[in-house]
Amino acid sequence: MNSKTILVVDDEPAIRDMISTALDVAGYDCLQAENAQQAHGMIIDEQPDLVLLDWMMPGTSGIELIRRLQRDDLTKNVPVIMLTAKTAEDNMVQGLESGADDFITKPFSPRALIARINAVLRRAEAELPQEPIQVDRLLFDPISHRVTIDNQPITMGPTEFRLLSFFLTHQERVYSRDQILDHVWGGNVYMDERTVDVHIRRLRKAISLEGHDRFIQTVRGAGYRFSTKVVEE
Amino acid sequence: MNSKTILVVDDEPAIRDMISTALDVAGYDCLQAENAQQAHGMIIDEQPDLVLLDWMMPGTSGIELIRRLQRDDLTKNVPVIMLTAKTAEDNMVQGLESGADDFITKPFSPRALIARINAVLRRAEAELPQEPIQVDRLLFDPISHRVTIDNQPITMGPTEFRLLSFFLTHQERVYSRDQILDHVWGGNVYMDERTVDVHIRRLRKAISLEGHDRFIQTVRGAGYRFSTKVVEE
DNA sequence: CGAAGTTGTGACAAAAATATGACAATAGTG
DNA sequence: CACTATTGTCATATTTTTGTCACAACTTCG
Repeated sequence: MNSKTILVVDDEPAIRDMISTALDVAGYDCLQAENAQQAHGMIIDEQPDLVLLDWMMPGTSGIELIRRLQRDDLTKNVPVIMLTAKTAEDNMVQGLESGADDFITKPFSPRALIARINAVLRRAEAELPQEPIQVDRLLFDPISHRVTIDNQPITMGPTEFRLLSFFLTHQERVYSRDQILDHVWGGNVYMDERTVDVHIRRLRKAISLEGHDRFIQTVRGAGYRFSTKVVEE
Repeated sequence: MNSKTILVVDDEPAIRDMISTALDVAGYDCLQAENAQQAHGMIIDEQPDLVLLDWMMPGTSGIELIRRLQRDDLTKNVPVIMLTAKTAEDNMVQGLESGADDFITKPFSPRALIARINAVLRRAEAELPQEPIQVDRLLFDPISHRVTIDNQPITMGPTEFRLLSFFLTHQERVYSRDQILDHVWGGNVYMDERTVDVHIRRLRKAISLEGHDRFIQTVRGAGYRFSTKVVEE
């Protein structure tokens, strides 16, 4: 597995080193930049898979950099995690609105940091599968963006489509509503967990011909699971 | 609310006292050990919820103790926070790799320490084993959140699931109803001990195909034990 | 054996979790 | 801009889980 490259942008060398070490342990490659200017160049040159960005920096602030990244086509899809010392909510909101994929408040543990990074990268990867997926009589075709059962086309909303896509690529495993929100809704969401229930319901309805949907199973107290293994009543 | 117990391992009494005071203020119970040897014994006897471990100690070093804890089934799940005076990179790497859940560099403020402890405990609480566990014909898979016997899926409530998870990760040892309440119900519960009996009953019923459950043994006057060793009548 | 203490068992009502349908706000579309 | 599809939230039904109790079964010990 070729390792991901992560760019750390912070003006304090000590913090950069600390993070660098943690990333190293976790098997990530690490680049460093000490200001937004430098960072911008490195993102274009090196195309890192993720940017860790300190919120408070002298000169151009973190949020400013994010805005610039958003405008720039070359860098539009780089996920960004903000590091921030403040916990004030408006900062979070600002940060998230401006396009950061996640944020983590200092001080943080290396573990927590790595966990966030993993989560965000996983999210970024959760793109559509490249190949059609067939389970039972259900055919999911990401190319034509279509779902059929026995060649009968199924209609569903975009959210249900992403949800199904997620489930198909993550079968046999339980995900909490939180995790599902993370993966399917794209991370920086403040949303009621119960929304997931409703969309599960809609998806179930959509992909269940003749009554039953055997695929999406409810795991009480834990979440949902997509499974092709038949559960007998 | 019954409080968590934390074991402080450091060779300097002054530091132990300082930490002890901080823990006290924060509402944690505190145990102390001055070397790795002593610590190991206390972990087994007292089952602390977390270990604060000084990196540099005369004799067996902190990292050595962590390694030992990892190997030992009885202590495998105790979270560890390393205290270290050094910020040198290799220390951190070693510490993290060896299985410490976090580390904090001296000198630290009591407040920072407590914050870390809270974070790690919160993390530890939610955690299930990551690997499937098989005993005999019983398979416990935390990933799919499934329990099967001979590939036959077993249904049980969330509490039974947690209870089974606890037993599987703490086999061959007797736990009182109190301790079981603590571990499975999540600590600060005020509940009738006899409730445990009922859930034991439910779990037994669930995981016993064809009559017998040989796993969960009653130890009269003491509690229950999960054991794979067959006890003949 | 009988008394006193522990543990097993089934029942049950309260509580918690999930399913479902409806609706207003929003985003897309032509 | 009007029109439709989609979405998130809520209120309400339905289902499952859970803690407790009453009583049965069992142990221990005199």
